[in-house]
Amino acid sequence: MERPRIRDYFQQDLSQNETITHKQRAILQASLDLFAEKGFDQTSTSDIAQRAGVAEGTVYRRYKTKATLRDAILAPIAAHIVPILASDFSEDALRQRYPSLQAFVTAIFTDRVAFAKANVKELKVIFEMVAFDAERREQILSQIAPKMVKQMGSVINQLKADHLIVDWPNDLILQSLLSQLFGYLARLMLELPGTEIEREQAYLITVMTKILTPGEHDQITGQ
Amino acid sequence: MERPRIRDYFQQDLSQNETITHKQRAILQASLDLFAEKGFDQTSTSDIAQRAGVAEGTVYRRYKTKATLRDAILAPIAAHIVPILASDFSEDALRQRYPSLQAFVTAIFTDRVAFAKANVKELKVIFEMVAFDAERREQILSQIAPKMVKQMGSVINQLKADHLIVDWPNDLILQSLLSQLFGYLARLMLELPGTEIEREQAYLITVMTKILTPGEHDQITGQ
DNA sequence: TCAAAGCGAGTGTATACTCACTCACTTAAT
DNA sequence: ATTAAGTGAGTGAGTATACACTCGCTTTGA
Repeated sequence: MERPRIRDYFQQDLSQNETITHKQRAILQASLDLFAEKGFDQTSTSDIAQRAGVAEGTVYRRYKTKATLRDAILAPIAAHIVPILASDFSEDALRQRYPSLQAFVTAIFTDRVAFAKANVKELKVIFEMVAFDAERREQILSQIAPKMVKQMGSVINQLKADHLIVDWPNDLILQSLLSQLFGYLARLMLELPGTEIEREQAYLITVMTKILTPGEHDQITGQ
Repeated sequence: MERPRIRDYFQQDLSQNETITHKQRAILQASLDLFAEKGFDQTSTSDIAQRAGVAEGTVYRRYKTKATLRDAILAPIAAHIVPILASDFSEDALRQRYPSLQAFVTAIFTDRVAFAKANVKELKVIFEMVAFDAERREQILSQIAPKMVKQMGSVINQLKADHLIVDWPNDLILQSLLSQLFGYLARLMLELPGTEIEREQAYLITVMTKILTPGEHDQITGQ
């Protein structure tokens, strides 16, 4: 099932209030492309104007500052990321138990991987922004993390009760899941060579299922 | 077999390079700190001078350009990263088989995690540099990747022959290992909250050992 | 006393942002 | 139907500023 691209939201979202012109659309697209290619700081507003086939003044007609322009690009993601993160963990979904571990892992990854794949550029821009802005990072985290921990936590506890998942502390389970996702994101964003991206999803699910399947040697071997 | 710590390399390196003045050391330190905090582009040379308690001209006495300064910071890492990546996979190490999977995983992670922990700031600077410079990224990758694939490959094949490791294609095994490392790096660099960093190493080893232990349900579940 | 290290005011340039203006188009009055 | 008035997206030369880098001078230390 196809998840809509954030870019497709551009028209809908922005035109709800005001009609967006062809040129303004071009500006958004050029900005996204350039920010993802060269980074925010390395992209000048005249670069953007040139790539969009527009005068520099036109960029500033709608967007007061360069940062505003970036925010405008990321707004659709911000608006849609919470439901996506929370999907499969709505009250409805929680009420029906997962019949197997693999069903759980599949449910977790399928949409999120599709989302990431469809929005690599946006993710790259977000990552750059957040990497060197501790305040914004914490702000974002404080909105998303507790929600995630709580919702995932209850699902994991359910699976534990059914003896379908390894008996590790929830935070370790979450860390494993997120690490795997991060590794995947890094490969996407950096265009690292490796397995064809199409097999990725199957790989992720296989590996995660294996990690989380309960077994005999599951003590954490620390020192 | 004892391996020298990365930290020791550093001390040697910075002090063995020609006599470096106290102020020049301060400049390097301030640059590293600021680049890691705010990013390269967002750090001005006057920021650096100020943080180092030095006039701006002093920065340029030794370093011709701002980029040169960054290179000077990364030089020690560049000089030592290859041996570190390749360690445990020298001819000597290859000749003695790993007695168990956990020995292998431990060998892989121990020093690398220590290295990452000791050089978070440098890694952050490298990551920023490489994230938006595809050319440099490929250049670096083309130096390291084949070496890694070859050396790890032969170790993995050995483990496979001894039935000590899951029978997955080597690239998937490598991807799992690297994903786990990347997730760890991300947590370090972004200072994400979570388990105390001290338990990390034990966690990584536990999880990776579990992933790679051969078992019954090891087919890759495609779609 | 000399060379190296340090200094900081000064310079050129890149670039984020402004503003007075154009022009295609719509509305409205005759 | 014709013309006048109004509108606002689009323009690009222009401005202010920040910043990388320079250079002639001063301080330090051997």
